[in-house]
Amino acid sequence: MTLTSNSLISDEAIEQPRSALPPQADPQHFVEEVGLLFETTGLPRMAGRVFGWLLISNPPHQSPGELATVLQASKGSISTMTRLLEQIGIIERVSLPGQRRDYFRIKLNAWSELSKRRMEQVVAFRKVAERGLLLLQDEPSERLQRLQEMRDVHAFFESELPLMLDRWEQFRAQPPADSP
Amino acid sequence: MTLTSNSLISDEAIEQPRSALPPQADPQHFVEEVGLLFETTGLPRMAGRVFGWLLISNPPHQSPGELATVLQASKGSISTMTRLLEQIGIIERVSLPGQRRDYFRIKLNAWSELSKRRMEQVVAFRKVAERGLLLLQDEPSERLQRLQEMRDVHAFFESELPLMLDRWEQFRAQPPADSP
DNA sequence: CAGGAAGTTCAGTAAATACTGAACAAAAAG
DNA sequence: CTTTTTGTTCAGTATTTACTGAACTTCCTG
Repeated sequence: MTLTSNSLISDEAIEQPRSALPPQADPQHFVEEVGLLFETTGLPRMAGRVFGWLLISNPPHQSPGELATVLQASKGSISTMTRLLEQIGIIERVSLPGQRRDYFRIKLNAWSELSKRRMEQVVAFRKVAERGLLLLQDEPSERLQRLQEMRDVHAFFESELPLMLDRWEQFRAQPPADSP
Repeated sequence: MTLTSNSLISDEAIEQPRSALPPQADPQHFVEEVGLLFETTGLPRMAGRVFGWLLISNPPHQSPGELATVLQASKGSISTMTRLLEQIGIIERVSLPGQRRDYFRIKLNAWSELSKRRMEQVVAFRKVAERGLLLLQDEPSERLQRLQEMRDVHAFFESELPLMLDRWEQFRAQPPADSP
């Protein structure tokens, strides 16, 4: 099972009795790890598997069919998950010239897109806090403390996170000294 | 149904045919909103309801029994959810002197606790990226780009987030000028 | 110490959600 | 134009997960 050429697809490696490789050298294991990781963020495990495979696949673009084969999932599932990941903005569809159909690959700015998603959650928290304050507008201020804190924290994050992303972009552009 | 005294509990407001108040003036509606909000973060809706009620309840501490009544949930569910929220670190148990049992209320530093949780996720992402790099350690560097980016982004966040939290603590301590 | 109120545990159920597989659609090859 | 390959849609199923309710435990009160 040579990893470099993703021979998983051509030879019947997928029928192997569950790889005897140590976990840290097993691509399937890595894919499952990403699946679990995605689950902790509320996304379906299969979406994580797709993303996980695209992180290590060779070439970096893979067709739906290839994904279905490698991940041993139904075509339907792959279709749904790629649509989801595309909508979230962390993978994209590429149609190579001459090649028959389209492929998926991880977007260059996948991580800033994911951060935007997290940002939306922060905004949602602030807004709910504000609705709560509206609800208690005639109450004594001590009763409002909990909601005010909730609003202020999230408003603060809301202003800071974009700055942090900017800093990251800068950092990436010219890695200062001993960056890997 | 007077909100100030939480008369929801004493009179049978809970049996009302679904409040005729406009949504922004309806505590039940607020509680449901927080429930949905929590669901987007992967936590059970009922946990969000409990937290939502504790955000607006008077007094700020509520007994399991009260929670069960107001939220129209089983005692078992309340027990599970308060345990979860306590474990996460965003509510705490308080035993008032003389009073018969214990109550729950939102912790003062609930939001920094929640941030810690998010932080843990960032760490998990970095670690998975590193395991991926280990897997591809003998591959040409161009193949590693996706995983390197994933690791670097999260390592960056990992270093920045604590600083941001520090800044928030400072900001809260002495709100500069026209803070609410 | 008995009786009762309040809370927790846990087995079972209801509801939500991920996933499959078959039918359909679109496109390329023969 | 037919056949084959590839992808999508969608109805149905399986699995997971939240939630309930009954039994048990703990702790007050008389």
